[in-house]
Amino acid sequence: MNTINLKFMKDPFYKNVQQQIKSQIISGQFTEGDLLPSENDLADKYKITRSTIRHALEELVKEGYISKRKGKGSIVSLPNRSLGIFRFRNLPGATDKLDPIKMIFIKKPQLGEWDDYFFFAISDEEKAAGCIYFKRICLLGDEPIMLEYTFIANLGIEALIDKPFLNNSVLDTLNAVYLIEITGLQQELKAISTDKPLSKIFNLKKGKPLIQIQQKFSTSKTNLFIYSRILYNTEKFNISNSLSL
Amino acid sequence: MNTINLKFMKDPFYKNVQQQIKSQIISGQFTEGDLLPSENDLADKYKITRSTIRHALEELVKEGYISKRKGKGSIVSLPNRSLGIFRFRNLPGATDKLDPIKMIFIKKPQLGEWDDYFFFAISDEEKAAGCIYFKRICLLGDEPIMLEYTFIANLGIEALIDKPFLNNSVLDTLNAVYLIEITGLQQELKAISTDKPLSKIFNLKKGKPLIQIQQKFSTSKTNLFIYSRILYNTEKFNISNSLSL
DNA sequence: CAGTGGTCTAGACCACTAA
DNA sequence: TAGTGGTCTAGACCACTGT
Repeated sequence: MNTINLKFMKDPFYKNVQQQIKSQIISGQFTEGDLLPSENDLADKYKITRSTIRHALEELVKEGYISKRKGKGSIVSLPNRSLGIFRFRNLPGATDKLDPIKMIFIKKPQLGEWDDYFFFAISDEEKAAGCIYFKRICLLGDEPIMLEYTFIANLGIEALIDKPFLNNSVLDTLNAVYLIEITGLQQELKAISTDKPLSKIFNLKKGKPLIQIQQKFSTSKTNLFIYSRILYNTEKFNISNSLSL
Repeated sequence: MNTINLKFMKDPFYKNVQQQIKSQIISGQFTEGDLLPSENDLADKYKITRSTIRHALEELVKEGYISKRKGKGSIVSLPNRSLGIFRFRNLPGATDKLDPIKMIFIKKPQLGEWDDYFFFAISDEEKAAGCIYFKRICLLGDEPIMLEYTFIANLGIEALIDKPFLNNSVLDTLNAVYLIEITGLQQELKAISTDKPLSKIFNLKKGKPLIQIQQKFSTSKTNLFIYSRILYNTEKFNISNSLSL
């Protein structure tokens, strides 16, 4: 059974299933708190054994798309999907009601040249391809909390310029449009002082401390990387994350 | 086969194997770059199937103790074991030779009371048990880079006070002495300014930005948590980490 | 080439959850 | 009690590494 010629399928079964379920979650067919079909049902549906289904689900657990409860099922969970992009948590004393988070473009996605002094070393191929970049701020209520610069080599991903982002996320958009997955992340943290231009953007006194995170995401598309530089104002809000093993 | 009464064994087979191999790595019987025995050999040795061995090894991969290469084997890897405690990387321009890292106690492990305003909410049980705490700085060359406060409720872990730490790590020590494992981590990042006492410790001007990370580790021992507050001087050194999926 | 890890099947019994 | 995820067995074939 299932002797479909494996040589012509680049991906193993479990990756296919993983990708299909992930797409259904990203596109909203399953939302937070929903139960996936049981492992036995999924095995019937995809006509593979439960072990292989379990392998797929386990990958989704690693990526944070689902969690599991014995006797209950697989529970869809949206948060922490963004792989190391830290999320906010209110400081005690700060607004306790969860203000809506708004992402606003300061510079819309466009094609241009790479900076001469870019914060990560880029390849000649990336340099030649030119750079799709944009700049956004994140508002919590009316307060600017985060400033984000994103840079990606223009290696066959022009759709980023026209299409609106899925879930406000480049990563989700690349996944939905090109099936590009994130395979790794390298990031550097640093504390810096607010300078004059930043002080305007954050409405913050010069000299106040900020957190800077520079990230380089690796993707399943060879030689395609996503770079971002993020500045956080942590005066009123912490950056928090949690892991479980 | 392997019908040893499961009811009397709290842990599944794969956890046992996982723990045994992990101990051998922590205690130095395997060191960085070594190859573990092959999955078939391990299966023979522990008298369980290869699938179960693979489950154990996979957990060790998740924890960062090993990595795998198809056709080669399972490779022991020490780094990144510390689960979200970010590690250093030299900034370009800073000393390129890797200076040795020294951990020095400013306050040796001792038993005391909890602070009234502790940075995480603690349970009554923890409060009643009292607090084992200590304070260390981390020197890179002669430069103070990190200041670390650690707090743990005294719930049957007195050995921490007498014994020297294994690998300079509370986590490794708890694992080796009490078989306590880390099951999760919650952490909060913030940028703060250097005040007077910190300026002495870090030999840094007042007002310079620092990174503060407050952590709460969950463990396999119920109600036992490990708290730490860490301050980093990132003027000359980044905090860097990397993940792969 | 022999040996390794990667994938997969087709079963089985268990502990847990919720009705 | 029926259904779920958790563990485990005993096989099989594959792609990849090194000699």
